[in-house]
Amino acid sequence: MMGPHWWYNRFRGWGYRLTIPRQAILEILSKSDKHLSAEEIYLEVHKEYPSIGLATIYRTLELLVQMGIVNKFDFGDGRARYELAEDSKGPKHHHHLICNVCGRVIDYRDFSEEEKNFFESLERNLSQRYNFEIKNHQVMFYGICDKCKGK
Amino acid sequence: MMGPHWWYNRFRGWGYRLTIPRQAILEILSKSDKHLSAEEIYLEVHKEYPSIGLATIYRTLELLVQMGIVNKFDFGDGRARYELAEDSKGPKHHHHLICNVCGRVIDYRDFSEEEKNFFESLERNLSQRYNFEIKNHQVMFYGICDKCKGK
DNA sequence: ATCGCAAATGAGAATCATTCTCAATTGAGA
DNA sequence: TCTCAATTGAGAATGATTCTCATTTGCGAT
Ligand SMILES: [Mn+2]
Ligand SMILES: [Mn+2]
Ligand SMILES: [Zn+2]
Ligand SMILES: [Zn+2]
Repeated sequence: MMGPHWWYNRFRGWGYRLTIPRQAILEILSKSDKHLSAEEIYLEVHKEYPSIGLATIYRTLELLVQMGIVNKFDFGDGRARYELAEDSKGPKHHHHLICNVCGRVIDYRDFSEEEKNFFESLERNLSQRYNFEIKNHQVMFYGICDKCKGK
Repeated sequence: MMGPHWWYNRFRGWGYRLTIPRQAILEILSKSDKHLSAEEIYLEVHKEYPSIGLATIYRTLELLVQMGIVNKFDFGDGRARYELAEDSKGPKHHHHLICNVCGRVIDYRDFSEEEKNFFESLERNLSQRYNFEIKNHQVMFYGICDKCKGK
């Protein structure tokens, strides 16, 4: 239900092993509230486990994305960024505002009830209309952030 | 208002030149209804203008994205994909359904009035809430397409 | 607790989309 | 037509991600 247990069962359910490197990576991801790149994760993991290689970071992230534990994003800075999709308290779903000028990424999760309901019903509608099973979605708004507006 | 005229004025407005390579690229983009990669555009352009190089394709696409004439997407296949943002008839805005299994990308632009209104009011709301000037947005739904559902 | 083996890993090489460099070309105002 | 900054082509350089393969490890079965 929480922490390691939860991960452990999830891995077993998929027939995967819960190894040290995988735990270390999940540990880092769950401690951070940022959008980490593979290399940033590698550097963090490396502090505790210097023997874990970058290739394992990439392989593990790919796995976690497949399992739906982690979300992968492209914010346009030339590298993929990763975020835990949920924590012990439940999903951390949110949308993004991305500044075209400075590249800043703002998370917003203060959804209105209306917004929440809208996306739910939209997903149901699309699933039917296109016979497409929707697992998740990403919403990004592009523009100019407050800091960059002042010229 | 349409075709070359429109592009020409747009370029002049930004202080850019409307050159042969730029026209050739816009020509290809406006003829296609697909999500083209830089290389695919290069190959098409190359048929008509063999002397135009790949670097110019990248440079031009970057410019067109800046100008808001072209939208850039990452559908997860390791290369950026480009689409004309608008044509002579107006904006071609739409959202995407992306299959996690086969990678297929489905455009949908048959928005309901409700959906259209929702995004408009959401953008106004977010602009105010975050003092963020929104220029455009991208919405992607991930899941399993009809073809891949039948196992 | 030990064994056997497929799954997972580390290190480094290989890929490959994208960006950079720089000399040559070109568009548009004067 | 003349001038010069903007643009381009070719190829090298970059850098994130993937691949290879020998070695290690988790875990079910003994
Ligand atoms: Mn986020
Ligand atoms: Mn599209
Ligand atoms: Zn900004
Ligand atoms: Zn599919």
